[in-house]
Amino acid sequence: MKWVNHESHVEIYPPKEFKFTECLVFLGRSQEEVLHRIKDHYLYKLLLIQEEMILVKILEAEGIIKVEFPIVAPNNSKRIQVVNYIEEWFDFHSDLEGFYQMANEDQLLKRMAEKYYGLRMVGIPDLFEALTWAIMGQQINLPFAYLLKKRFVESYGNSLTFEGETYWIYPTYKEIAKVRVEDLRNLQFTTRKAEYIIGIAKIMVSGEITKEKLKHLEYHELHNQLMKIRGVGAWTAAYVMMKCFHQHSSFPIADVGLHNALKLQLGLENKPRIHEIKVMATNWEGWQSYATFYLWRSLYD
DNA sequence: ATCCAGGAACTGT
DNA sequence: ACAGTTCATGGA
Repeated sequence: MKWVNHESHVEIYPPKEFKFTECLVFLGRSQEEVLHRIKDHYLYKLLLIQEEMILVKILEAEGIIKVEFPIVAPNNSKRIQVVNYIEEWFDFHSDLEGFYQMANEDQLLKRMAEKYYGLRMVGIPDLFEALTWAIMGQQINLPFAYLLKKRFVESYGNSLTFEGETYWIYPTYKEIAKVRVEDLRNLQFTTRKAEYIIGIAKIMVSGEITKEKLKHLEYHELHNQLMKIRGVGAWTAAYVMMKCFHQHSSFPIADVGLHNALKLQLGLENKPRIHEIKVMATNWEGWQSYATFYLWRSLYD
């Protein structure tokens, strides 16, 4: 991926089929989001790079992504990691030509592919965050899931305040490995969720699970390895594979949001059944995650 | 009150 | 393998 280093900022040349504003719509879907802030088409996020907190301000100007550093401009080795994070966050390494070709031939996806053209899978590069955020969202309504995340982040994450706004970094597994189930219970996590999350923190501290080890695995093997983790079922594994590992074939087919989007898009009386979704999705082969993501996006219109 | 939320583990067959 | 049950809380 091409990017240019300037004294005060960095420029990233995004791939084809990318619209920053479309991604901002998705990022702005919850008012309770604490891990980034959108203000006047600027996207702010606090990153932890080599033990240093770096606030980045991201904007698009003439098709180029500019990354500014409002507080302190980091050195070059840190800038490389900032760029890597942003490229992964917006799935810059994927070629979406195949997806749009497929979607153009698909009755259901055609309209959304045109409407949200340029939307890329907004990912969660950090594996601990991807896994535990998915677990927080299991079997509860989304607003409450965001509330849990907010409490979790504000209790155990690091923060920095700049010009009156506070920016947060997701808690590290190192920190959460020391937390007790009872502590998370006080934040209104269920006992199960507290156990799952702390359990994952511990196996990440031990090095048993790392993104490095998992990212080279092939689709099915990755799915199997994720499913071995307590608290991670088929839905969570699929969610993490699409949001953290950029697996385009990943398909959380049992997802309630997906069902609601399909019901709405197709004008159905009831939510579709799994076997019906399988039929609809036969053409999506290889791009199920993007199909799902665009359907999720359709819920925020 | 009753049902449903971006499910998963556990239990019994 | 598969279905039914339990977990727990907020919102409609």
